[in-house]
Amino acid sequence: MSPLPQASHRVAADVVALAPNAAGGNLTPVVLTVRRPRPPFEGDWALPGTMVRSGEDLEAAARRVLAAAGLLQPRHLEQLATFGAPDRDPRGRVVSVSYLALVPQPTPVLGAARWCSACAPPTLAFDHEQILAGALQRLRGKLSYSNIAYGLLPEAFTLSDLQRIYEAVLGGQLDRRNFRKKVLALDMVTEAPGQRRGPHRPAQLYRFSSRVLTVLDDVAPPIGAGARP
Amino acid sequence: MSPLPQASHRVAADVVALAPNAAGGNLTPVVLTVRRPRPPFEGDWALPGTMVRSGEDLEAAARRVLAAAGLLQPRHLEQLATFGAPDRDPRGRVVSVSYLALVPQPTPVLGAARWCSACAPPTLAFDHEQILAGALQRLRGKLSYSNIAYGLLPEAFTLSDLQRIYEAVLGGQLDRRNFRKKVLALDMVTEAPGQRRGPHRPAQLYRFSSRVLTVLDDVAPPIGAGARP
DNA sequence: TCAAAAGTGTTCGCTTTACACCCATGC
DNA sequence: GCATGGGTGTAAAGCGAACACTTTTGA
Repeated sequence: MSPLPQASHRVAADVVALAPNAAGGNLTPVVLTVRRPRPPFEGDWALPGTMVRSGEDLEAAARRVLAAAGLLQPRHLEQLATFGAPDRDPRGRVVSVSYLALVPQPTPVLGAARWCSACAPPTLAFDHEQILAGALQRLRGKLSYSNIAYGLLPEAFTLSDLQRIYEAVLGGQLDRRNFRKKVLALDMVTEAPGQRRGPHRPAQLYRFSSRVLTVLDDVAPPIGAGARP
Repeated sequence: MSPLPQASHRVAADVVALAPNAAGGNLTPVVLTVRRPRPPFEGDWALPGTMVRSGEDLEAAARRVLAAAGLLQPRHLEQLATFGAPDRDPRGRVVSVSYLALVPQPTPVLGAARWCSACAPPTLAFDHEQILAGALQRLRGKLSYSNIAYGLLPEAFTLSDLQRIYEAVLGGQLDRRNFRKKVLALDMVTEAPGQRRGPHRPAQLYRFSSRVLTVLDDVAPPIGAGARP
């Protein structure tokens, strides 16, 4: 085992934590940001992040970032992309591995962290606006062909809750009857015991049929559909 | 600008370079591998890779890896995932950023590099089998909803060439008439001047309508289709 | 003349889409 | 009783899937 002579780099984990925000009538996605206490970009907003420690797994570093902001146990966490432009951090070379975290509510957070609009965010430090844009694009894509919405909902929810998530993230209105038919036909969700009551007819509760990320087959037939061995 | 006190890590760029291989009648995908000249895994096959130099962009490092193997100018290069398990390299911490490169032919390569079957590869060093599997999965996915096949074809090609790429990567047979209808309807390809001749009726040449990665809209209606602002 | 691949249209079934009314509850 | 959101079916259009024969060339 020879040592490795090559250059070494600092490696950061930056997290795009998203939640649906119910305030203000209609649902909008919000992202967790922190105000930078020090230069560079002192006073600006940035995605929460940290340097990866020696011997620490990348995903573990991302979880540590979330825990520091008060978010234990995100419902979903996946790696996004890695950003390594040599000049992306004015202090010197930092390679940033970005993660997407989903939680069902913008729960109160610790320290300098705040939730702010993910679609119209403030100016963010470094290349964090690019990272956020990539996260939203990934989420929109996966909503279309997977059950990733489980990350943005509590254990039990109504079909209208689910539809509002889709509408908030995709940006648009969906037909209620067609939406219900589709998610039920896909077996994405299953009836759960209980209803939610309110000043209206009670709504049936559902849960996700699978609690882990699942690519829904038969979502739609793409170019190579029908390929058979 | 304060210095950053945190741990530093070696960062590697590993490349999954894929090409279609026409030898043996039917087309199969092949991947570029190198035999490791030194421990660890001495004598084993591995994906070509290198340590990222100080001040070097991640993608530039990937291109340098390709150039060292004799592949200048891949037709497509994109980042895959980043692997950072603390024990993935027995020599110590190495964070690996993996890339997918596509070229239209398994051209002769330099040094210890060889093309070998991507679907039934030899045992690979480190976690490179996992990286290769991820690359193939990414490629299969993107074939379905993008024009990424341009990376595996020369400038001009016949529709049968294109279909053979799809069949080789997806693993299965496609109906010729339906396939032609689809790719033409999607405007993925455009007629090019000239035909290819052979011991059969001449075949019209085509080129890709766009030479950069393009997500084809209207490929298929997924869950959130019909979302309108 | 033969082999080999290119080129071409139609039918059937399913999925998607568009669309409007009644229901159950809390206040 | 009224406001609020929940729940449901049908008809039309578009898309995907299946399928067979003729054409052109080189040898």
